[in-house]
Amino acid sequence: MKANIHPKTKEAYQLFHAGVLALARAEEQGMRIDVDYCLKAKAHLTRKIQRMERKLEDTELVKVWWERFRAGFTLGGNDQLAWVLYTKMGITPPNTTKTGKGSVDTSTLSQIDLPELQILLQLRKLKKIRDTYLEGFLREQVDGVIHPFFNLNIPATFRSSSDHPNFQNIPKRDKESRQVTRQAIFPRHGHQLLEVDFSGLEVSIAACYHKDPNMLKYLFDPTTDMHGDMAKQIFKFSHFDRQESGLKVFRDASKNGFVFPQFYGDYYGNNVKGLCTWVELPEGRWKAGMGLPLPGGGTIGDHLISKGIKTYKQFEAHLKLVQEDFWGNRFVKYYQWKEHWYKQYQRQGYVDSLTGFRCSGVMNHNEVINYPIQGAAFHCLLWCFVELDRISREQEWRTRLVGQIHDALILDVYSAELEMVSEAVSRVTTKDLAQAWPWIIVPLSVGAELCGVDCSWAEKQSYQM
DNA sequence: GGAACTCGCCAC
DNA sequence: AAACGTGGCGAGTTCC
Repeated sequence: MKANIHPKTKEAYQLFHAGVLALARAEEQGMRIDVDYCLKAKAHLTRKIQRMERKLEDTELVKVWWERFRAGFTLGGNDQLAWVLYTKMGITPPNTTKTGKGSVDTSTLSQIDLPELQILLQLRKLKKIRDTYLEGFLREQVDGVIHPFFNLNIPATFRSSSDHPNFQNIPKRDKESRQVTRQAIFPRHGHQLLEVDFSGLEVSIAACYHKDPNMLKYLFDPTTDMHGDMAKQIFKFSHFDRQESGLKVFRDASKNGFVFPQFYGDYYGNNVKGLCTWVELPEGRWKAGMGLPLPGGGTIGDHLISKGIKTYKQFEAHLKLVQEDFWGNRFVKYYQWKEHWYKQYQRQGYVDSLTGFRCSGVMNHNEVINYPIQGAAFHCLLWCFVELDRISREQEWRTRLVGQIHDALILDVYSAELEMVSEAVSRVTTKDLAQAWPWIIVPLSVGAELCGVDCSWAEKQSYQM
């Protein structure tokens, strides 16, 4: 709302003009939904939800709740829940919302030692699957096909958004949520779904702006591993082997709990919480045996204690040093670029993205840094979308582009065309794009996942293009 | 009876 | 000095 972004160059305008048309063709195509499955899964979830609600009836929490609210009692009422927990039962809220009330979100409730809250969280999850996703598909389907919209006129960053239904937030991380929702989505008969996503796209596009030499080394040299190096430093490992499967969770923790938040403008004080949740270490003083197990025996808690980090507070102090090293030594030029970029905004009142969009208006520091990166990264995907749409029509493919998730393309592939389509997608994303836009100075690579013929989106397997 | 709001939670 | 960027959408609530 604050920022004002518009295409500054003719190329930027043309990209969006062509983009809207290509996305409209994908919207018209749509994706097949198994309506019968949705109805059955919905009924099954409803029975499961009712059973769990009955189980909750006998608990202390809900008895107190019912006593107080009677007529207006509702299990989904977060204000009611907060009153019962924090006013009536006298529990100190572990977190507050931004308006100052006691939080009742997942991470907060998980910290409270009350078994019925686990049932409540499970209920929330099942209702989310049923009411947001399955209901959404059923509501929006026409003759068994949904037509998700992809908007270019909404995000302040000149990314895209999706609605009716939103195709860009279907569950992926939680196993049950992923399985139940994605099982509803199918290709056309005799076809298979193919998803192709850029690896680390925003990190690569950021590097095209700041050109930090250490970051460029990570991006050019496949024997290096930024997230492995950061995991090593954050958790004080003497070495880090990416092939060791037991260490993957620590690499993920460092990537999602420190590196990415830092890139978005977060600071160490917030990172401690995320990292500790990830590796299951509590606030306060740590004891032997706490935290996730390590492949060589013992736990991450034991390991950190042996390195002199015995409390949450000491870990926070360590992360402060990691952050100082991150911006002060590891990625100095990136840091200098951020400062320069913000000063430039203060001087001119705008910044221009590498793709020709001008961001002006009132923006804070993080927005000034993030918008041009986030936007340009998506524009890479959009350029490929437009180009593949053009090729598919020119060559009269039976395969269709059906959607897009910021850095990923989703295609409904006619099986006999699979090899040809893979080659075209590979060429456009890893060669043609960089040729069209010389400012792309780092190699861009893609990964792919493929579902079997006539199989749902839940069955995707990694696929070598 | 609908608009606008908060909160929670899904994705990148 | 301060401190996580972009969305959609459901439930529940409050206001008009």
